[in-house]
Amino acid sequence: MEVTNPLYKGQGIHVIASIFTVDHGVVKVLLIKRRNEPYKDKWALVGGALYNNEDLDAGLKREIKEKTGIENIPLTLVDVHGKVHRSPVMRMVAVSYLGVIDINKVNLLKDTIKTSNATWTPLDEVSDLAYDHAEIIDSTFEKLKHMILSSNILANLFPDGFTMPEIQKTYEAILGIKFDRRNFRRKLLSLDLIEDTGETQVFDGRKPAKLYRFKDKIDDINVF
Amino acid sequence: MEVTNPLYKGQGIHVIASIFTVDHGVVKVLLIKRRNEPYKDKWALVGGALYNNEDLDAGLKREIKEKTGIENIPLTLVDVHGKVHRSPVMRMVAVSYLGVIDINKVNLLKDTIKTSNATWTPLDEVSDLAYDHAEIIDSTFEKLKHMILSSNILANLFPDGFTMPEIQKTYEAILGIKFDRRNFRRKLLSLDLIEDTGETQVFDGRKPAKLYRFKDKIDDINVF
DNA sequence: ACAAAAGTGTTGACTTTACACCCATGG
DNA sequence: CCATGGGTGTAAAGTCAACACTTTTGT
Repeated sequence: MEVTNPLYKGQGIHVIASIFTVDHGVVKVLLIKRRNEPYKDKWALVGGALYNNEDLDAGLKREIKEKTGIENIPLTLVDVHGKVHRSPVMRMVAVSYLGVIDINKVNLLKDTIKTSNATWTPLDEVSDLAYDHAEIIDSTFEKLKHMILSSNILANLFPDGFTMPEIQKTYEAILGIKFDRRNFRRKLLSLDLIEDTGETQVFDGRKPAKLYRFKDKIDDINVF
Repeated sequence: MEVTNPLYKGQGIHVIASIFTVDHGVVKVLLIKRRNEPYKDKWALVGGALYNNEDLDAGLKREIKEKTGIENIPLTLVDVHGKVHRSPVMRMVAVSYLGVIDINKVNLLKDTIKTSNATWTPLDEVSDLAYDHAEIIDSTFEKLKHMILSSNILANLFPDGFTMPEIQKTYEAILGIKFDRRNFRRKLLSLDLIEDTGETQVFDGRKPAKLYRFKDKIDDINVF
């Protein structure tokens, strides 16, 4: 079969990743600077056009690796952005994903053929992005806020485990709320997302704190 | 600018709607029978290929109207399905949506140029669908289960309001759980999704029951 | 008056919140 | 041996689940 209707021609798919980290209590998102048109010299999220012979997640991983050097990062589907004129070149529908990574465990490629200056940018300093990437970051960050309460998405931010005071700072940074130290511990444990490693580690104080890790599998809980 | 790389050619977007109803305590999904290749004579979800000059929601509404006659139905983005060979014709990425409608408030077109037999099919009788539509129904129905607890998505199932016993049956059908009548009422009211209309209506018993409706806007609630 | 189903109230069990208190360590 | 921050305990307030009771209607 062949497709002839011109209304079906000239369409493509963008795969786009909002990759977040929390660095000393500040939420940051990974941006790159574009070297080419369209939006030359603008900041943008990591991503690009999908090849017609690769799956969505394969294309996304290829783009992330090409433009930042990052590999092996779990990604979650978040949203789709498809306004007719969101790309000036041709009709592109963007599929957006969410990822989280430990800023210290990754060596960013500073420059590639198509991009330069891969940079962790604090969320409140993000401005003037290419395409509709500002919108995409917004919806992805909202998704992150929800997901940290019901999934192990932060596991990749703490590949070697974490202490309670440490993870509390992270939750506070992402949600923008302060918690009571003692009740936070109980709440997080009750969510059934983490487990005790049996080890301890010094974080901020002098007394070594228990080391926890996120569980591999998280079960859904029922609201009713 | 022109796109020349063959890896970017021959791609398209499907927009697909899983439209649910609850009919006498049975959850049903709207299926149509395909008249043309590919998947001729197979049952399928409502949807089709997006034109390159229309927004996603416009294309979806056009497809729904063309193939079923249904108009003015709110739709929520659910998922994206993009395996390379999910369509035998060309590379198609499917964007899937969720909708709910009152079976009594709609006149289905039984036959169109491309389809025939638009039919409400009970969920447990669905089998042997075109494309990856079985998978799409699964993920969409899961989304529905979650959404009825935190949104007004069922509003369209009860355009004229509903009584407590009536909506309880609906929740029980969708979630597959029975509830205590008295606690269900309190729970649903506490979710802050519905409001009293001041009217009453006879449902099953003799005593007229209070008539409620879903609120127009629902605010997010915080888990912490 | 009675049956049937809607609507309200109550009690005990469990959770959550807001704290006080104890513990381990480095200086 | 004390300052600092981690870890545990507890009482009051709030929420939830199970069930009894009251109200409204048609026959």
